[in-house]
Amino acid sequence: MRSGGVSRPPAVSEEEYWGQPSNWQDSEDVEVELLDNSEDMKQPSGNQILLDQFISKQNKGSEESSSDGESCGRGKRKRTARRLSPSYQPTPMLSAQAAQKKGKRRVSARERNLRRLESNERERMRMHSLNDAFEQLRQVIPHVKMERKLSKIETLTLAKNYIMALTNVICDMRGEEKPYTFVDGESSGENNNDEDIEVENLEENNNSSCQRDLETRD
DNA sequence: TAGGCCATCTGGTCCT
DNA sequence: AGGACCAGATGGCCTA
Repeated sequence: MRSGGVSRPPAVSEEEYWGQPSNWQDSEDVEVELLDNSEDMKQPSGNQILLDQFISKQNKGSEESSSDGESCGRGKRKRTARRLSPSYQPTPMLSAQAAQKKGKRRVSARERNLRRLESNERERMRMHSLNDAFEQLRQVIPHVKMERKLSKIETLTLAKNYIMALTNVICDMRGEEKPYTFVDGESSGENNNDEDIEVENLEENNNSSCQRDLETRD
């Protein structure tokens, strides 16, 4: 049960995303009141209401141009209301920042939309670079050949093991005591769930693979 | 069909 | 002030 197929959905254009032409609210400036969240923390239900109000406000525009507000094809996701978990608690702002941001400020809806899209783009690029780094890490980790590529958690776990194995080798060469031990069925952590067990199995294969790799490089 | 993995969006916070 | 970073939410794809 692994390796979910992932294709990067194309970035959604402003018009597609908001279900309106990009200048749909050009003439309407929205007065945004920046709230001190520390007050809201005392009333989580009130926060939920604020959020719902914001979401429904945002959705108004797209609902008019589309009867189906829920699902859609991959890569063209429409904005849907986010359901918050019961445990959701907004993070309180630091008092200094809250004080600084307190008060009203006029921000055009167009400007907000634009900033959000730009922010999304930056976040996308950031995640892509992070994934590139993961890919580079995968390429330098010796592991049992598999049809599927290593998942992120596997990559990190195996990288950690590889570092530990290398450290052991270095210490061994110096005649020092090996700082790490690899015990069968138990890999340096308190892993208990199924996912971790699967990673452990991978690790077991990988540990011997690491050792062989290190020995041949000597 | 359930569960795992992932990309993306989003809003809050931190940092420069 | 604006960008980077982070974590939660959501939904799509894939496999057992």
